[in-house]
Amino acid sequence: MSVQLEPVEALDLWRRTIVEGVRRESPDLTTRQMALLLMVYLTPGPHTVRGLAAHLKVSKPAITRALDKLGQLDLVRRKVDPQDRRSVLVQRTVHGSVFLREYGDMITAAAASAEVAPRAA
Amino acid sequence: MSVQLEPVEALDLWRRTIVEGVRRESPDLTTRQMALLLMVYLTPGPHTVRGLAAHLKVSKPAITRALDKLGQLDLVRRKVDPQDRRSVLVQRTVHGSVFLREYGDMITAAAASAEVAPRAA
DNA sequence: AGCATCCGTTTCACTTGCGAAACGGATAAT
DNA sequence: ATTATCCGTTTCGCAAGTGAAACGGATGCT
Repeated sequence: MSVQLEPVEALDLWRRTIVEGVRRESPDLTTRQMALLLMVYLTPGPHTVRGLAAHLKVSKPAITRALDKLGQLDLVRRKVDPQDRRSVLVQRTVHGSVFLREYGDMITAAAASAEVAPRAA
Repeated sequence: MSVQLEPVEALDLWRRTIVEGVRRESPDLTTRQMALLLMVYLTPGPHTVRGLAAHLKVSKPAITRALDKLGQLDLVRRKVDPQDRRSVLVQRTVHGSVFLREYGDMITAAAASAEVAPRAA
Protein backbone atom coordinates (compact mmCIF):
# COMPACT_ATOMS: atom_id res chain seq x y z
CA MET A 1 0.00 0.00 0.00
CA SER A 2 0.96 3.61 -0.48
CA VAL A 3 2.03 6.10 2.15
CA GLN A 4 1.42 9.65 3.05
CA LEU A 5 4.55 10.72 1.24
CA GLU A 6 5.63 14.19 2.30
CA PRO A 7 6.54 16.68 -0.42
CA VAL A 8 10.23 16.85 0.44
CA GLU A 9 10.56 13.08 0.55
CA ALA A 10 8.65 12.78 -2.66
CA LEU A 11 10.96 15.25 -4.36
CA ASP A 12 14.01 13.42 -3.12
CA LEU A 13 12.69 10.14 -4.44
CA TRP A 14 12.05 11.92 -7.71
CA ARG A 15 15.58 13.22 -7.78
CA ARG A 16 17.23 9.87 -7.14
CA THR A 17 15.23 8.20 -9.85
CA ILE A 18 15.61 10.87 -12.50
CA VAL A 19 19.30 11.34 -11.87
CA GLU A 20 19.86 7.62 -12.10
CA GLY A 21 17.95 7.56 -15.37
CA VAL A 22 20.01 10.39 -16.82
CA ARG A 23 23.22 8.68 -15.81
CA ARG A 24 22.38 5.41 -17.46
CA GLU A 25 21.32 7.32 -20.51
CA SER A 26 18.94 4.44 -20.91
CA PRO A 27 16.71 4.71 -23.99
CA ASP A 28 16.86 8.46 -23.52
CA LEU A 29 13.11 9.00 -23.67
CA THR A 30 11.38 12.35 -23.68
CA THR A 31 9.02 13.15 -20.84
CA ARG A 32 6.16 12.87 -23.30
CA GLN A 33 7.35 9.55 -24.60
CA MET A 34 7.61 8.24 -21.07
CA ALA A 35 4.15 9.52 -20.22
CA LEU A 36 2.79 7.80 -23.30
CA LEU A 37 4.52 4.56 -22.45
CA LEU A 38 3.16 4.57 -18.91
CA MET A 39 -0.32 5.36 -20.17
CA VAL A 40 -0.29 2.34 -22.43
CA TYR A 41 0.94 -0.05 -19.80
CA LEU A 42 -0.80 1.13 -16.66
CA THR A 43 -4.12 2.29 -17.98
CA PRO A 44 -7.01 0.20 -19.28
CA GLY A 45 -7.14 0.13 -23.05
CA PRO A 46 -7.73 0.07 -25.85
CA HIS A 47 -5.49 3.02 -26.64
CA THR A 48 -5.86 5.02 -29.81
CA VAL A 49 -3.79 7.90 -31.11
CA ARG A 50 -6.53 10.47 -30.69
CA GLY A 51 -7.39 9.16 -27.23
CA LEU A 52 -3.82 9.46 -26.05
CA ALA A 53 -3.47 12.86 -27.65
CA ALA A 54 -6.58 14.10 -25.90
CA HIS A 55 -5.58 12.68 -22.54
CA LEU A 56 -2.09 14.14 -22.68
CA LYS A 57 -3.27 17.35 -24.28
CA VAL A 58 -0.79 17.20 -27.12
CA SER A 59 -1.20 17.20 -30.89
CA LYS A 60 -1.80 14.01 -32.81
CA PRO A 61 1.45 14.24 -34.76
CA ALA A 62 3.28 14.30 -31.45
CA ILE A 63 1.71 10.96 -30.58
CA THR A 64 2.53 9.54 -33.99
CA ARG A 65 6.17 10.48 -33.63
CA ALA A 66 6.35 9.18 -30.07
CA LEU A 67 4.94 5.88 -31.29
CA ASP A 68 7.56 5.79 -34.03
CA LYS A 69 10.29 6.15 -31.44
CA LEU A 70 8.80 3.69 -28.96
CA GLY A 71 8.04 1.22 -31.70
CA GLN A 72 11.55 1.39 -33.01
CA LEU A 73 12.74 0.56 -29.49
CA ASP A 74 10.24 -2.31 -29.43
CA LEU A 75 8.57 -0.88 -26.36
CA VAL A 76 5.19 -0.67 -28.04
CA ARG A 77 3.47 -1.86 -31.19
CA ARG A 78 0.82 -0.59 -33.58
CA LYS A 79 -2.14 -2.57 -34.77
CA VAL A 80 -4.87 -1.44 -37.07
CA ASP A 81 -8.25 -1.77 -35.42
CA PRO A 82 -10.17 -4.56 -37.22
CA GLN A 83 -13.46 -2.92 -36.22
CA ASP A 84 -12.58 0.47 -37.64
CA ARG A 85 -9.58 0.38 -39.90
CA ARG A 86 -9.06 4.12 -39.56
CA SER A 87 -8.02 3.66 -35.96
CA VAL A 88 -4.72 2.41 -34.66
CA LEU A 89 -4.51 0.41 -31.46
CA VAL A 90 -1.37 0.73 -29.40
CA GLN A 91 -0.30 -2.56 -27.91
CA ARG A 92 2.19 -3.70 -25.34
CA THR A 93 5.27 -5.79 -25.99
CA VAL A 94 7.29 -8.20 -23.91
CA HIS A 95 10.29 -5.95 -24.12
CA GLY A 96 8.23 -3.01 -22.97
CA SER A 97 6.97 -4.92 -19.96
CA VAL A 98 10.49 -5.83 -18.99
CA PHE A 99 11.65 -2.28 -19.44
CA LEU A 100 8.95 -0.83 -17.22
CA ARG A 101 9.43 -3.56 -14.68
CA GLU A 102 13.08 -2.58 -14.40
CA TYR A 103 12.16 1.05 -14.23
CA GLY A 104 9.83 0.32 -11.33
CA ASP A 105 12.61 -1.55 -9.60
CA MET A 106 14.84 1.46 -10.09
CA ILE A 107 12.31 3.68 -8.34
CA THR A 108 11.90 1.34 -5.40
CA ALA A 109 15.66 1.04 -5.15
CA ALA A 110 15.88 4.83 -4.98
CA ALA A 111 13.22 4.84 -2.28
CA ALA A 112 15.05 2.19 -0.33
CA SER A 113 18.36 4.03 -0.39
CA ALA A 114 16.52 7.15 0.77
CA GLU A 115 15.34 5.35 3.90
CA VAL A 116 18.78 4.57 5.20
CA ALA A 117 20.41 7.82 4.07
CA PRO A 118 18.16 10.82 4.72
CA ARG A 119 18.55 13.80 2.44
CA ALA A 120 20.86 16.63 3.35
CA ALA A 121 18.85 19.80 2.69
CA MET B 1 8.98 8.42 6.56
CA SER B 2 9.17 6.41 3.41
CA VAL B 3 7.54 3.10 2.57
CA GLN B 4 8.40 -0.13 0.98
CA LEU B 5 6.90 1.04 -2.27
CA GLU B 6 6.24 -1.86 -4.57
CA PRO B 7 7.35 -1.56 -8.20
CA VAL B 8 3.86 -1.48 -9.65
CA GLU B 9 2.70 1.17 -7.21
CA ALA B 10 5.83 3.15 -7.81
CA LEU B 11 5.27 3.07 -11.55
CA ASP B 12 1.71 4.18 -11.14
CA LEU B 13 2.77 7.09 -8.98
CA TRP B 14 5.30 7.91 -11.64
CA ARG B 15 2.65 7.82 -14.32
CA ARG B 16 0.24 10.10 -12.52
CA THR B 17 2.89 12.67 -11.86
CA ILE B 18 4.46 12.67 -15.30
CA VAL B 19 1.15 12.72 -17.10
CA GLU B 20 -0.02 15.61 -14.98
CA GLY B 21 3.20 17.45 -15.76
CA VAL B 22 2.79 16.90 -19.50
CA ARG B 23 -0.79 18.10 -19.39
CA ARG B 24 0.03 21.35 -17.66
CA GLU B 25 2.86 21.84 -20.06
CA SER B 26 4.38 23.71 -17.17
CA PRO B 27 7.87 25.06 -17.85
CA ASP B 28 8.32 22.14 -20.21
CA LEU B 29 11.68 21.03 -18.81
CA THR B 30 13.86 18.29 -20.24
CA THR B 31 14.62 15.30 -18.07
CA ARG B 32 18.17 16.52 -17.82
CA GLN B 33 17.11 19.99 -16.85
CA MET B 34 14.85 18.59 -14.17
CA ALA B 35 17.62 16.36 -12.88
CA LEU B 36 19.93 19.35 -12.71
CA LEU B 37 17.34 21.43 -10.90
CA LEU B 38 16.73 18.72 -8.32
CA MET B 39 20.45 18.25 -7.81
CA VAL B 40 20.91 21.91 -7.01
CA TYR B 41 18.05 22.07 -4.56
CA LEU B 42 18.20 18.73 -2.80
CA THR B 43 21.89 18.10 -2.66
CA PRO B 44 24.50 19.81 -0.51
CA GLY B 45 26.49 22.39 -2.45
CA PRO B 46 28.37 24.18 -3.64
CA HIS B 47 27.53 23.14 -7.18
CA THR B 48 29.86 23.80 -10.07
CA VAL B 49 29.38 23.10 -13.76
CA ARG B 50 32.02 20.42 -13.92
CA GLY B 51 30.73 18.82 -10.73
CA LEU B 52 27.22 18.59 -12.05
CA ALA B 53 28.46 17.35 -15.41
CA ALA B 54 30.46 14.62 -13.75
CA HIS B 55 27.65 13.57 -11.45
CA LEU B 56 25.11 13.39 -14.25
CA LYS B 57 27.60 11.96 -16.72
CA VAL B 58 26.88 14.54 -19.39
CA SER B 59 29.09 17.00 -21.24
CA LYS B 60 29.87 20.41 -19.80
CA PRO B 61 28.15 22.29 -22.63
CA ALA B 62 24.98 20.42 -21.77
CA ILE B 63 25.13 21.83 -18.26
CA THR B 64 25.83 25.31 -19.55
CA ARG B 65 22.79 25.20 -21.79
CA ALA B 66 20.60 23.75 -19.06
CA LEU B 67 21.68 26.59 -16.79
CA ASP B 68 20.81 29.08 -19.51
CA LYS B 69 17.30 27.67 -19.70
CA LEU B 70 16.79 27.38 -15.96
CA GLY B 71 18.27 30.81 -15.37
CA GLN B 72 16.00 32.35 -17.95
CA LEU B 73 13.08 30.81 -16.07
CA ASP B 74 14.52 32.23 -12.86
CA LEU B 75 14.71 28.78 -11.33
CA VAL B 76 18.42 29.02 -10.69
CA ARG B 77 21.19 31.62 -10.74
CA ARG B 78 24.88 31.74 -11.60
CA LYS B 79 27.55 33.30 -9.43
CA VAL B 80 31.25 33.45 -10.10
CA ASP B 81 33.20 31.80 -7.33
CA PRO B 82 35.11 34.53 -5.47
CA GLN B 83 37.74 32.00 -4.40
CA ASP B 84 38.44 30.78 -7.91
CA ARG B 85 37.01 33.02 -10.56
CA ARG B 86 37.20 30.29 -13.17
CA SER B 87 34.43 28.41 -11.40
CA VAL B 88 30.74 29.16 -11.48
CA LEU B 89 28.54 28.43 -8.51
CA VAL B 90 24.94 27.52 -9.15
CA GLN B 91 22.59 29.05 -6.64
CA ARG B 92 18.95 28.66 -5.71
CA THR B 93 16.25 31.25 -6.16
CA VAL B 94 13.00 31.97 -4.39
CA HIS B 95 11.05 31.21 -7.51
CA GLY B 96 12.85 27.90 -7.87
CA SER B 97 12.00 26.94 -4.30
CA VAL B 98 8.37 27.69 -4.90
CA PHE B 99 8.36 25.75 -8.14
CA LEU B 100 9.84 22.63 -6.58
CA ARG B 101 7.59 22.92 -3.60
CA GLU B 102 4.59 22.86 -5.90
CA TYR B 103 6.06 19.99 -7.82
CA GLY B 104 6.43 18.03 -4.60
CA ASP B 105 2.82 18.76 -3.77
CA MET B 106 1.84 17.48 -7.19
CA ILE B 107 3.59 14.18 -6.51
CA THR B 108 1.96 13.74 -3.14
CA ALA B 109 -1.40 14.60 -4.64
CA ALA B 110 -0.84 11.88 -7.23
CA ALA B 111 0.07 9.45 -4.47
CA ALA B 112 -3.02 10.36 -2.50
CA SER B 113 -5.37 9.85 -5.43
CA ALA B 114 -3.75 6.48 -6.01
CA GLU B 115 -4.72 5.35 -2.51
CA VAL B 116 -8.44 5.78 -3.01
CA ALA B 117 -8.50 4.63 -6.62
CA PRO B 118 -6.26 1.61 -7.18
CA ARG B 119 -4.78 1.20 -10.63
CA ALA B 120 -6.56 -0.86 -13.21
CA ALA B 121 -3.90 -3.08 -14.76
C1' DA C 1 -23.76 6.59 -55.48
C1' DG C 2 -22.01 10.82 -53.68
C1' DC C 3 -20.57 13.75 -50.11
C1' DA C 4 -19.18 14.77 -45.42
C1' DT C 5 -16.70 13.35 -41.55
C1' DC C 6 -13.32 11.13 -38.86
C1' DC C 7 -8.81 8.73 -38.49
C1' DG C 8 -3.60 8.67 -38.40
C1' DT C 9 0.28 10.17 -41.08
C1' DT C 10 3.13 13.22 -43.67
C1' DT C 11 4.94 17.57 -44.94
C1' DC C 12 6.51 22.09 -43.72
C1' DA C 13 9.19 25.60 -41.36
C1' DC C 14 10.87 26.28 -36.89
C1' DT C 15 12.91 25.56 -32.29
C1' DT C 16 15.77 23.19 -29.16
C1' DG C 17 19.05 20.00 -27.51
C1' DC C 18 23.38 17.32 -28.32
C1' DG C 19 28.84 16.30 -28.24
C1' DA C 20 33.34 17.57 -30.01
C1' DA C 21 36.40 20.98 -30.56
C1' DA C 22 38.14 25.48 -30.21
C1' DC C 23 38.38 29.67 -27.28
C1' DG C 24 39.38 33.34 -23.73
C1' DG C 25 40.18 34.15 -19.06
C1' DA C 26 41.94 32.69 -14.45
C1' DT C 27 45.07 30.01 -11.67
C1' DA C 28 49.16 26.96 -10.95
C1' DA C 29 53.77 25.53 -11.89
C1' DT C 30 58.51 26.19 -13.30
C1' DA D 1 57.75 35.85 -16.56
C1' DT D 2 56.58 32.05 -19.34
C1' DT D 3 54.29 28.03 -19.75
C1' DA D 4 50.95 24.69 -18.63
C1' DT D 5 46.65 23.53 -16.80
C1' DC D 6 41.94 24.06 -15.50
C1' DC D 7 37.35 26.37 -15.88
C1' DG D 8 32.99 27.58 -18.31
C1' DT D 9 31.37 29.24 -22.65
C1' DT D 10 30.89 29.52 -27.56
C1' DT D 11 30.99 27.81 -31.99
C1' DC D 12 29.98 24.07 -35.32
C1' DG D 13 27.33 20.58 -37.71
C1' DC D 14 23.82 17.55 -36.67
C1' DA D 15 19.76 14.99 -34.74
C1' DA D 16 15.22 15.16 -32.99
C1' DG D 17 10.89 17.26 -31.35
C1' DT D 18 7.02 20.77 -32.07
C1' DG D 19 2.19 22.47 -34.04
C1' DA D 20 -0.41 23.73 -38.07
C1' DA D 21 -1.98 22.37 -42.22
C1' DA D 22 -2.63 19.32 -45.96
C1' DC D 23 -3.34 14.45 -47.37
C1' DG D 24 -5.05 9.63 -48.42
C1' DG D 25 -7.84 6.13 -46.78
C1' DA D 26 -11.93 4.35 -44.16
C1' DT D 27 -16.53 5.01 -42.40
C1' DG D 28 -21.08 7.31 -41.98
C1' DC D 29 -24.87 9.73 -43.85
C1' DT D 30 -28.45 10.92 -47.26
